[in-house]
Amino acid sequence: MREHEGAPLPSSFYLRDAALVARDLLGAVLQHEDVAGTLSGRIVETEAYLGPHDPASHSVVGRTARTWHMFGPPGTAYVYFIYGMHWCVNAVTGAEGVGSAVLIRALTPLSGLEVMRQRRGTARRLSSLCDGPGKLCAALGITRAHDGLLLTGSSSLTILAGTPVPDDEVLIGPRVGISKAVDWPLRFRVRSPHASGDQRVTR
DNA sequence: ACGCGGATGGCCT
DNA sequence: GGCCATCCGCGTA
Repeated sequence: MREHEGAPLPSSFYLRDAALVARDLLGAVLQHEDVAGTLSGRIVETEAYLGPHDPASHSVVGRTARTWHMFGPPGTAYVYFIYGMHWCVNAVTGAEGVGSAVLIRALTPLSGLEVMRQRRGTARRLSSLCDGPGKLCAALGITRAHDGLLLTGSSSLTILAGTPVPDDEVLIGPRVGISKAVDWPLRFRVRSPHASGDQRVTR
């Protein structure tokens, strides 16, 4: 069941403003070639982090060991550890050295549902497998091992072109979970994911 | 349906 | 020492 897979999105896709990339990543497919099999999902929620001038961005602190790959070339995976328990994955945008990225916040599961369910615990609804940045990394097995990999097709973690989402299906609002620049409208989500059973992307 | 707080660890002041 | 780009379970309604 990989009917939505296309070619990997190229570096040029990411070499743009983070807000544009965040908008256009809706509908694309995040795919991990895991030892347990191919795990993938359609991106239905993203947030843009613009760079050191964005008070909510990790890149405000400059290029430290943690934020190192956020300053990498466009199309790099920036994976960080948060709250002592969770991993979150970003796609780096803009030119190398800029420090902007798009956080992937939710997926509609496409492939590898059994493995995802095992990793996310028993008796969970399909819609709760990947509806959060920490949840989707747990489901797809994304960890520090993926920090700095290229998402453009040369590694086990790739973003593939998918079904484009028309403007009237895109909701834009403030980012969540932050304490600075709380009203900047940089969160993008799909109003109605066409994969069945996935209401409630409201997070 | 909500709101709240505990878990848990790396990193910066 | 305190702050996190979070998640889950438990409380009250």
